[in-house]
Amino acid sequence: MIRTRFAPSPTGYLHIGGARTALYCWAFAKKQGGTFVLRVEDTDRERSTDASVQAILDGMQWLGLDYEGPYFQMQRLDRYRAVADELLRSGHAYPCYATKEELDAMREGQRARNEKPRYDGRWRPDHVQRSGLAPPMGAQPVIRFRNPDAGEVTWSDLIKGPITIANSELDDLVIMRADGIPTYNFGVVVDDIDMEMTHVIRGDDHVNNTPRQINIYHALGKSLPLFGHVPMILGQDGERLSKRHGAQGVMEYFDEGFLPEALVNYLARLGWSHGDNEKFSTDKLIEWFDFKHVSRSPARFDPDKLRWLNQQYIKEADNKRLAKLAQPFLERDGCATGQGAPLASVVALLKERVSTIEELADAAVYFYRELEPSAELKQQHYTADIKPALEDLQSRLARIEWIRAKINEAVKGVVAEHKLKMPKLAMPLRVMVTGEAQTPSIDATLELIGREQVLARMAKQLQAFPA
RNA sequence: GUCCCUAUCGUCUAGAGGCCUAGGACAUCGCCCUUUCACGGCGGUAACACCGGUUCGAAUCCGGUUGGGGACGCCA
Repeated sequence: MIRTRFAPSPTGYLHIGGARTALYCWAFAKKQGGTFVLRVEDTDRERSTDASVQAILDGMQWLGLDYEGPYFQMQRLDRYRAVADELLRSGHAYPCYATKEELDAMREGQRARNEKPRYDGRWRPDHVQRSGLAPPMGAQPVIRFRNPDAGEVTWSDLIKGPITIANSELDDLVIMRADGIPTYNFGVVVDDIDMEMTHVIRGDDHVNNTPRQINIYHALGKSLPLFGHVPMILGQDGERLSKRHGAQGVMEYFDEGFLPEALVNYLARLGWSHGDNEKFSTDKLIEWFDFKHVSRSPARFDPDKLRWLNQQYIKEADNKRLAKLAQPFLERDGCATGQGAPLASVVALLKERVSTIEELADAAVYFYRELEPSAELKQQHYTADIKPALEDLQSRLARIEWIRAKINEAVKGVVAEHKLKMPKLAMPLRVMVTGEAQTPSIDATLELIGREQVLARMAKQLQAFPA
């Protein structure tokens, strides 16, 4: 039975990178008919917050990633203590009394000598015996894992292939703090063993932790899960993703009007591929997902492509659903969507022209509220020669049956009567009624805005025409 | 600095020795459609980092160089 997990630390929102890793784990488990587990690694008491836990849960839910759990490491402290004791008894771990200041000084010296900073093993039992070093009175020690000195650790990474790291590169890592809370590398191993993980899929930044963890598995006499390290996501400039690259938290994409299926599709496709397929459903992702096609090098996040995908999904999304999503944006813009044109109809008219729900809402404003055209637009389209035609149209619109076909008929009638070209009449009309130069076709737009509003806006704007 | 990983169009990628005069998508440019703007359709520009091997043959295998990313915490 396949079991995978996503193990974020609740020190912020659910990240784009983390979300993609979670998505891959989830898709793989689903494909194999296995289980996907969510485990919150909250052992950093300084930085972990309940708000972050909630943000992660919200993000997972929005993306549609269901899971077993969540489990919390802080609720498993007894278990880590027990395993640490086991390691102590078997001689695979030992207490260390080195102070933070002492260790900082040690590393500083090593860096100054161009050496790799690492714990020098000063409290290793054999060293203590030789040097006669005695534990300071009353000090609570941390527990360090006694890493093997010689040999090397090799594993076949699900994504990167064989990776080998020499034990001589590794030092004795702290596994338990003085207060009895485990550190990352230890908590992970204990949990992955207890939770019977078969595949440990995580970010590239953990490659260097893997040999340390493998050594702990060995010391515990446990068999290894399979490891897979997915590359990082970089900003457009190739730098590590940070605030200046814009939205990073998954829910920020919700706030900006992205559809979860678009984000999922984009994230799935960023760093993984299935031939030439660009747009595919989550079901297809599950059906197709494999580690073989996960790329081995970091990928840059491309907002343009995400927007394009979002547009594709918006175009085919249900109008009622889109209306519901757009409504909060419209209300924020001071539009009462309860009156006037049904929002779903407005959405139907606009959805092919926008990339986000936010843009959809922005484009819908003039259906609910009068917008004053800019001075530039008036200057460009409000000309004296066209005024008679507009007045003619005004009176025709007052008489006809208010449906798109008849409105179209009226507009075309005026164009013919006054020997005009269509844009010559349509553009000023568009600007007068919507305040904008770019809208869907004018007859459909007028129909939805409604006769009363159209005539009122025309009458008002006609006064702004030159004489 | 040391160690690990990595390298195809601007970006995401297809490609697992001959199917490649390197394919798709985003972006970009042009044309068409058009009642504006979009959508859509058609077409164009654009890449195997470099140097050596292996092979009849290399984008694909090996080595090196260079570039990029990551790690080096009582953070995860």
